[in-house]
Order: sequence, then structure tokens, then C-alpha cells
Amino acid sequence: MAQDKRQVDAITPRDVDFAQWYTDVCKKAELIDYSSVKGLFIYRPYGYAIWENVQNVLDKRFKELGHENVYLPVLIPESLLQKEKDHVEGFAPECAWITMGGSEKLEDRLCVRPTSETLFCEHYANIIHSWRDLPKLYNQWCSVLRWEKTSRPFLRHREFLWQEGHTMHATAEEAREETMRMLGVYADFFEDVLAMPVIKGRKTEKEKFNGAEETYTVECMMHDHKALQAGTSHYFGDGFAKAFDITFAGKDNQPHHPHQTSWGVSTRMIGGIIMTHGDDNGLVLPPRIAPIQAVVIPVAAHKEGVLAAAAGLKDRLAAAGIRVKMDDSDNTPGWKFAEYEMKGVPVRVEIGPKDMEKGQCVLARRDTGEKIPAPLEGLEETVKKLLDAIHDNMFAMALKNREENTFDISSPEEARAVAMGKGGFLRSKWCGSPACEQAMKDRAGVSSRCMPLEQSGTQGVCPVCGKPCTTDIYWGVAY
RNA sequence: CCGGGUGUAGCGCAGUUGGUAGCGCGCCUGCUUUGGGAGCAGGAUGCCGCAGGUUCGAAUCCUGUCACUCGGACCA
Repeated sequence: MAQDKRQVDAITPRDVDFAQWYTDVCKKAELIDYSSVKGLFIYRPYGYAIWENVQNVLDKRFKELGHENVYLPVLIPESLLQKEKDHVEGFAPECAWITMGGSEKLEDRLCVRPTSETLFCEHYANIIHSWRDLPKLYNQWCSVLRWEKTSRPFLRHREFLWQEGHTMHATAEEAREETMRMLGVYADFFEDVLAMPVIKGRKTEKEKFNGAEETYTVECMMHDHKALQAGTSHYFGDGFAKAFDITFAGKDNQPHHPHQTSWGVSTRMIGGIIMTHGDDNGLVLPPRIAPIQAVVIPVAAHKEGVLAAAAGLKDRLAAAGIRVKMDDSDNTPGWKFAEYEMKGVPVRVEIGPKDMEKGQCVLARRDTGEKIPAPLEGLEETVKKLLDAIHDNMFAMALKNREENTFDISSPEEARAVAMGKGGFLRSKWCGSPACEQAMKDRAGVSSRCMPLEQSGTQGVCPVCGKPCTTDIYWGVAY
């Protein structure tokens, strides 16, 4: 079957206008709606269900690694926010402030949390006293507010949902291990659950989180060859602990500052899913996160026995642990095909009179469009295997896109030619100088994405200054 | 935040020199249909984004404001 055939005309093709295509998918797949306030979006049930599945998988993993969920307040007093200089400088421009309580003006105005480092530090100062209190492995699921100037569904909200892990450790080594462990959790999640290949790497000084010593990232390539930072993990050292006066008595009976990490992923990843896997017929959801993994559609439902057969298939698949829905509404089959394709349901199960005669149904896979007749016997296993095959294929397609659009460049001008053309990840050496990084921004229009953890170790030269160096780095245009 | 564009029914749009609001799709009802967005018949739906102003009279002209959108700047 030709999977590139466009079956849905409610959506602008990607090649015509990628930005419009993205907006169409968000709306037509019923993921999101706009509210009356710029940048504040409504997560509709189908969109929120994706986030719930993300939460379920990640929350389980966090807890397996010993993390506990907590909930801290939504407001931060200005005096508290200002305790760490770099941090407040980074976030102040996008804080929203509460200045009135009822009809009274507030003495110390309150910031709606843009992130919760300061709140966690204040709390940790109260509860960490001894080496026996460490490590503290806390995580919070919440929303945060950043007063962005421009906003787009999922990719840049003023209010967005995320999780933020904040951990405290007795030693720098332990905190560094935690930073890398959680980066690994994110990388595995993106690849094994969302079918999104990632590049794990470290951010440059310019791009790192305000107040962090080191920032690590998982970077993904979207279908339009732009980069998306999909998750971050920070090592803070003891900078915040000093600023917030967090100390503990060590085994040596001396006072010490603990070492800290934070790490987070947000609903931005849903934008990443859309732009990594979607096609001209709409959303294509990774099976392991799809709210509906298989939709059963009865064909000629008025005919004797068809509805009962469809309901039977639904019950069997549900009993096998597959998230399944039957659509027995009176829309035509063609309408339903288009509808669930727009919504990215990985597998469609068609059953009609002709199938029943042959003891089969028809499976249609969303990723390739292929239609496969399948015997009713053993259907549970067939569908499970198909879901895994779809995941593998989606990952392979995304990886192919990234590999075919990653280029080695040796000058800002060469980088610019690619960036202004079809775009992509640009790989080069880098001398480590902020001036050369800025020159890439000014002359090529690209920002540094990350220095990959997997370094080749080979000798080369910086594309800007020409100095010999060994560090591999990726550049790109980012969302 | 700076420029360009746009706000009229759920969606997409028309609306002339200012004169009291229209089309297509969708929606509701009924019948016929059903393997790729069905057909016929009937029906319902409007704070013309919001707030002021000009005018006998404003969707239309003026001012302000909010939102969407495309560039740019900023930004995780």
C-alpha cells in the first residue's frame, strides 16, 4: 500500500507549511485548545491522556530509583528568589508577579514559580542536618509559569506541565552520578517509549541552566531538521547550598554543604512526538504512549453479527492488556478511518461480513499505511507484535532522518549554507571559546546544541578560529 | 518586545458609497446507506473579538485594547 498517499485533507501538508501543519495536527487531533490568555493552553482529554501515560511510565521509573514525590507551593517570595544571583538573573525577565492580596498591596511580592530550585533549597535547609539525612531524592509533578513573548502549542507555553527532580547528596561524586543517571533515564525513555532517537550531551557555558555548574541534555531532531531540547539534567555543585545556607554534619563531625542536582522533562515532549513522527495525514503516536493503541471499526455494522464480532475483538484485546477502543458510532467507515489516522492511533482493526466468512480481520498500521489480513485466532499476539514492529519502524525512520541530515562542517559559512537551506545538525570541532560560539550564532545563525558524551577523541580544528582542538560539538537551529 | 497579516455561526469564508447578517462544510431530526471523510428531505445556530468614540443609524469610519498568525529579537 502506498503510505505516502494523502488520505486526509483537513491538514496542511508538511512540505507546504510545516508550522501550519503542526498547528493543524494539534487542533484536528484534538490535543489542545486555545484559552483567552496568550500562552495558556487547554490540554484536551486526548492530549492530556498522552501526558498521563508519560507520567505513569516515568513516575514508576523514578520510584524504582528511590525518588519520592512531593509538592511545594506555587508562589516564591521575591526575597527568596534573589538568594542565588545567576539564577535570578536568568529567570527574572520571564517571571510573573503577584503584587496584590485581595485589596492589599504585598510588601514582598510573590513570583509564580518558573522553576522550584529556590523553594526546594529553602525546604532542604530546614530538613537536612546530618549525613544520615542524605541523599534526598525528591521529585515534583506540577506546572510552572514563564512569561514568554511568543508561544506555540506544547513547544512554548507560558504555563506548562512538567516534572522537576531536585536531589541533595553528601558528595560531589554522588551528585554527578545522579545527574548522569537521570540523563540516562530520559534517553532510554525517549528511545524505548517515544521512539525518538536522542543525542546525549553537555551544554556549553552559554547554553547551560542559570545557576548550574553543568547542564546535560537530550537533543532530538524534528522532521523539519530543527533541534528540540527534550530533557535536561543539571549538576549544581554546592553553589545553591551555600547561597541558601544548607549544611549537614558529616561522619567527620564537621559541617559540609551538600551537592545538588535537578532534572526535568515537560509537555514540550508532546510537541516533539508530533514533529518527529507525524505525517501528512496527521499525528502518528508511538504505540507505547498512545492513549488508544488499537481501534476496532465494524464495517457494515448493521449486518447480522458484525457488531457482536467487533465487540468480541475489543474485549479480547483489552483482556490482553492492549489499550483498545471500538467505534460503533454511525459515522461511515471511511470517516472513521480518516478520524483515527488524524489522531495517530497505531493500529486499526477492521471487521466486516467478508472478514467474518473467512475467520479474519484486517489490520491497518498507521506508520506505513499497510493493510494486513489477520486470522482471528491468536489476534492478541499478532497485535502486540505489530505494535512492537511499529515502534521499531518509527524509531528507525526518525534515526534515518537524523543521520541523513547531520553534516560535518568546517566553517561558519559552510554551516550557514546548510542552516539556511534544508537545515540539520551541524557537527564540528570546537575550541571551547565563547567568542567562537557567538561567531557561529552571528555568522551561521546556529546555536550550539551540545557536546555529545560520545566523543571521537580525534584531533581537528575549530571552524571559527582554526585552533587545533578535540571537542566534538553539534550546532543547529532550535525550537 | 519590533514589524506584516487576521478576528463575522462549531470550522472555512463573503459582506459594495455606513441602512439592522449571508454562503459552504459541520450540527440536529427522519429515511436510505455503510470495505477510504455517503445521499435525499426538513430544521436550529450570531455580544460581527472586547471597550470607547463619530453618526438619526456602525460588521463597515476613528481611537484604544485583547487574541491568533508569519517574520525578527528574546528565550529552555
